[in-house]
Amino acid sequence: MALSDPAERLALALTQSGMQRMTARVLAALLFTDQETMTAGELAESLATSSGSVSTSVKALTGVGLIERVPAPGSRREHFRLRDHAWATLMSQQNQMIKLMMDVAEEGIAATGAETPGGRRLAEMRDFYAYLWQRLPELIGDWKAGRTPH
Amino acid sequence: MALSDPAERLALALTQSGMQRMTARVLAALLFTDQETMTAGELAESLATSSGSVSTSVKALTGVGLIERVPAPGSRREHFRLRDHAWATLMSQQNQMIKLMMDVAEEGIAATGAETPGGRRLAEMRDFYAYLWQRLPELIGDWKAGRTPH
DNA sequence: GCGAGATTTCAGAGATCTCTAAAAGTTCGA
DNA sequence: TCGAACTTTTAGAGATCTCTGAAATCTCGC
Repeated sequence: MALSDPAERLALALTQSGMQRMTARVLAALLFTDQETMTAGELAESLATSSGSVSTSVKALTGVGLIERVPAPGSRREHFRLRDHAWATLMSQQNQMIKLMMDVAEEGIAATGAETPGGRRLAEMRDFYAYLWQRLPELIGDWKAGRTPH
Repeated sequence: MALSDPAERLALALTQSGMQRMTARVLAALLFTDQETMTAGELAESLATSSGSVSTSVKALTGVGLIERVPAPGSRREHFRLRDHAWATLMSQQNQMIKLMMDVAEEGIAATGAETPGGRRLAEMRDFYAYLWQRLPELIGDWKAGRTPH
């Protein structure tokens, strides 16, 4: 089965924002498939890639909580599927960047002093990311709450 | 002058989320410098790189609105500085990704049908990103409003 | 209009990253 | 405990990306 075009476009976008190419393709395959779960073998076949690449990719995706292994009674093979809230998880991951921006700005101010051109630029940066760092978790929390009430 | 450590860490983080390495270093240099502006020559020297790399990088950064050329009376050289709201601009840029995620999900639903496992996963994805797509501009707008009232 | 200084372009060297293939390891039924 | 099926690991080939250096182009004072 050829991978649908939207899936490859998604994989490309994820790649461009830092995810490894094959990891992005595996994630896209698990999103777009019409099955509930896919085995490592099915992923390798549908992506026309080696089992080694699939293994590395599912390890990475499992590690960051985007997919999960599903126990498959009566089968020796590993089954995988997207986890609930995978997109919120991905977003939270990307938001670690925001924390880092905040911290880096703070360090910069400590190093250069607040009363310099550099210090003022860094303070504006820190304030912006501190603002986001405060507001984004609320935003994602609201969405999760709306999805799975009580 | 050796670049301060926080600057290189910032550049590294930006690189990992998709920005070209040298472009990220130039941006970091313009953020951390204690001068109001820097010339292309100063950037090349402080980053220990070629003028060609600097030229390519400032072109990219100018193109996406993160830095600007500053008219410098009495000098033949180009001066550059971070633009106001550079961080909000960067965030908006990254949010184009959210729009793309939304669109890709919608296309996927159209291709696979809503009443399939794939369709349901895609619908959840689309809803999540549609929610962010609606809320994030408000968030950034609020911050800009708070910074430059009226 | 000319020339010095500055910037831009771009081909190719070099560095980096990714994927494959094969070997090693693991798991489970018999 | 053995063997078959499946998965993981990893070295190195191959592809990709980035940077440099040098030539071309541009700009501005004179």
